[in-house]
Amino acid sequence: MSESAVSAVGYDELAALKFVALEGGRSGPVKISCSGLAGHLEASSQTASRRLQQLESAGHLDRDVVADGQWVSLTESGEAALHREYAHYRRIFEGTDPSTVELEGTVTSGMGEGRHYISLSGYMQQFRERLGYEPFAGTLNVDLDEESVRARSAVSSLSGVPIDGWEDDERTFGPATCYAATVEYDGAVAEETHIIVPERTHHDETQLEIIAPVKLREELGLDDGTVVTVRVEAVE
Amino acid sequence: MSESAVSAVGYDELAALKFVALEGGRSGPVKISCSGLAGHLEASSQTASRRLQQLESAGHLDRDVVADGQWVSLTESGEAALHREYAHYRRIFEGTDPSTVELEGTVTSGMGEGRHYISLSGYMQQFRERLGYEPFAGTLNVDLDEESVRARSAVSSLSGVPIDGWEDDERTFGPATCYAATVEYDGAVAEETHIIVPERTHHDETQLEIIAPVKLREELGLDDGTVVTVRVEAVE
DNA sequence: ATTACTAAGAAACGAGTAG
DNA sequence: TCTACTCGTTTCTTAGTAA
Repeated sequence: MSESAVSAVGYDELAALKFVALEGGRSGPVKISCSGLAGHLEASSQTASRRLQQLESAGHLDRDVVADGQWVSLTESGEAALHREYAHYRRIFEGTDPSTVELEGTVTSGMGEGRHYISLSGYMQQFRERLGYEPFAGTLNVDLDEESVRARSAVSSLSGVPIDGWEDDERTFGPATCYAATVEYDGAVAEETHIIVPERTHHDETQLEIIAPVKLREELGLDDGTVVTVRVEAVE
Repeated sequence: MSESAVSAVGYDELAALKFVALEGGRSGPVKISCSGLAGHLEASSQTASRRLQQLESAGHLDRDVVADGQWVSLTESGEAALHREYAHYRRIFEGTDPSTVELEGTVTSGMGEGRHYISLSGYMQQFRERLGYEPFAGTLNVDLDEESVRARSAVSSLSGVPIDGWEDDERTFGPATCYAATVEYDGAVAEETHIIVPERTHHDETQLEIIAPVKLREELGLDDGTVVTVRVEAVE
């Protein structure tokens, strides 16, 4: 039905991914051997090998197969998948729903494509209905700092507002998710904003696209290079 | 190889167990329908039904099938299984190994069987070698309060000292795990103690059996009914 | 509406093997 | 050693059905 590799993996694959993370694959490539993985998974090394391949094609990890093993590291998407599990367990044992993710980054000029996309009536209508406002025709782009790039995976554990995809005669426009957020700079806070995260594409993981009913650059007095704090919040 | 139902379940089953826990099955029976579970698992309701059966026969949950659904609740063992996963995720995302579980309960007279078992040379030798002391010939039994009974499942996420089973001509003696602990009462603390948890048996989940090189009742001035605090710690 | 069988079909597994 | 292929076999899944 779809041509691209899907990011749906089963729980067995997730267990393998968890193993990689426990070995340190979150911060950089770690050397993994299939037989070692197999031991932890209580399966054959063939199965372990397959698990890593599946995770790779699901986009959850990057692999570099060398002569005597393979170097493996988690991708953003892999980290997000694990974080969703983590959020579940936190809810079970602590009763707390993760409610805020705090990110920092510098304001930057986007390519201007954000402006184009959000202006499309197919999206705009949903913004009005589901976010309760009509966004200013442009997105605020924020380049996340290194720490925030990693913390970003926690966003997918939050509840967001789904934006549906659609297609016209010429092309299809993918679905996305909006997460309520606040943007703060120098004591001034914009409360009614959302970050918008395209669902499918390998969009730039280091950037945040923010929409709001007002022009945030003016509202908060932002320029390229300004460091802002973005707090992403769960809805409801 | 073994006659009894084993508590080894796959990750698909664990996902179903997690769902039950999220629905509230940790504190008491919740009503689950297979089709509802199937939706979350992205599988058929038949598969969902099977998952619950497997979890039951693994001892991870109790079920009460009624006309229009089933009431399901987690067992100690099921909760422990989930907690082990939780511990993994905590290590991944917080970098912290859970190191202490604090339990409270009242001192009680055991049946005296603990005294008998730990005196057996097959166990006693391992205590000497692996715990570094020869336990006083008797166990201190502690009846956990309600909250601690539930917190107890966290113990299995800690690292413990394995005690092997063995058999002689007449019968077999099962393996167990010792967890380092401290026992505190009225400001006095016994540092060198271990709780001992038999592996297989459905031992009383509400009781703790504690061994130590000294007679704890004398050392700390304990009597039946005394409320003590037991801190179970990870080894190393 | 449930849960849970059975049986056909699909998917996953692991031994063997190659690179 | 390592990874990853093929392929026979086992296991798991699901549709249909019963209770």
